[in-house]
Amino acid sequence: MPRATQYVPQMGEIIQGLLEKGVAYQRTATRSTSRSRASRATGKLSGKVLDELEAGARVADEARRRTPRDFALWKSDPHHIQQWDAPWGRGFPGWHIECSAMSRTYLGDTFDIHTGGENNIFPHHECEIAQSEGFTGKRFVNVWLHAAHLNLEGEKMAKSEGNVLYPKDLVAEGVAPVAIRWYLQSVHYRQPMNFTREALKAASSGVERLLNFHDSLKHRADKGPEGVAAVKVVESLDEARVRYVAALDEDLNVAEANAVLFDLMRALNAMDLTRGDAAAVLGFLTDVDQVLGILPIGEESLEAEVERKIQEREAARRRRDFKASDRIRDELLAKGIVLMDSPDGVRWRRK
RNA sequence: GGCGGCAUAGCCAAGCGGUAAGGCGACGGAUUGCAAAUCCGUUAUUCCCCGGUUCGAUCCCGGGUGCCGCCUCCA
Repeated sequence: MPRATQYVPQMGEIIQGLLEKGVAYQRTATRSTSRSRASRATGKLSGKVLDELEAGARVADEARRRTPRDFALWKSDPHHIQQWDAPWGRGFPGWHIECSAMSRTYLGDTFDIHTGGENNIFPHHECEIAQSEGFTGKRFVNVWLHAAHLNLEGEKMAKSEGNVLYPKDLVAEGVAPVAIRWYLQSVHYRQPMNFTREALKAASSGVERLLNFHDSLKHRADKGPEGVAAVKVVESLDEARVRYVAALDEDLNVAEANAVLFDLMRALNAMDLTRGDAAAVLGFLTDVDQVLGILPIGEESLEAEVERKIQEREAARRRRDFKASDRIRDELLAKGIVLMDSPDGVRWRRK
């Protein structure tokens, strides 16, 4: 994680370059203040009409800049905690310059994707464009992904109003982290998301199904009927892959991509998969999980005692002593272990 | 006041001119020793409202209403 304060020299390089190009200027007229400003390139993202912006009343220090659209690259305020020496006076970096400096350091003059909250479109991101493009003469960013905000139960999520919720609190309540992840990614990034318990619960059920599907595939790949991957299955996977990628290519249409997964799951669940089929599907899911990151990492294991109980129950079932087998099942359920009988033998998972 | 975004079933959510994906929930079936899991079926005739364009609009245009963001020194 780069820290802004460690890139002051790189910021200085940009500021110097902008001054030399005449894109920025220094102000020394107002008291001891010395400022450099670059004119904003703008309206590029926000679509704001600059002349109208000038009419806006909230420009307090108009005297210091030539036009309201200008912004400070370097500021001077003896009372500020952070101070650096610079050719244009002792002071500290302006608002936006650190982003240009840091991104340039690591990603170069031009990079592909810049994300951020929609509240940063103006002025922050437009200032970044102005600085970076003014300095390099090249296109700064190819694609901007501006995420809409998160609301909580219909209210704006705001610390100042106490309307906040932290993932760690949800986890403490017993919500599975993967459910939170799935829920958050299920809404398109440009769509404002209203976080509700009800929707979280729904998302939780959905991802649970997906995880259960994955689990059953592993079981199948191991203990299911012998056989190689059927053409029908392979074709389904190929089709799903194409649709999945196409959905994400379309401005990250995650909802569409998720629908592909559910469609596929339903189709495959209706088939009697062999070990080869299951292995092929698992391969597909592993690929998809590079996007989702929801599949469990590593194998889960059972305590020896639970393992023994399961064997015990199997024995009871074989002699059709359902009373005993059900008792063991309930016992394990109370411990959070769910047992599922299948033609390939019993399967378990943690609740 | 200005600029931008959004408004789809009980809930969440795709769709971008050809007559409404998917998920959750609910209800009814199938399967199961009983469950769990799974499958099948049902669940939107004003897609916020009013006009317009079009053979045809949830999708385009105009006008409303509501919600969100921004309109500068916090990045």
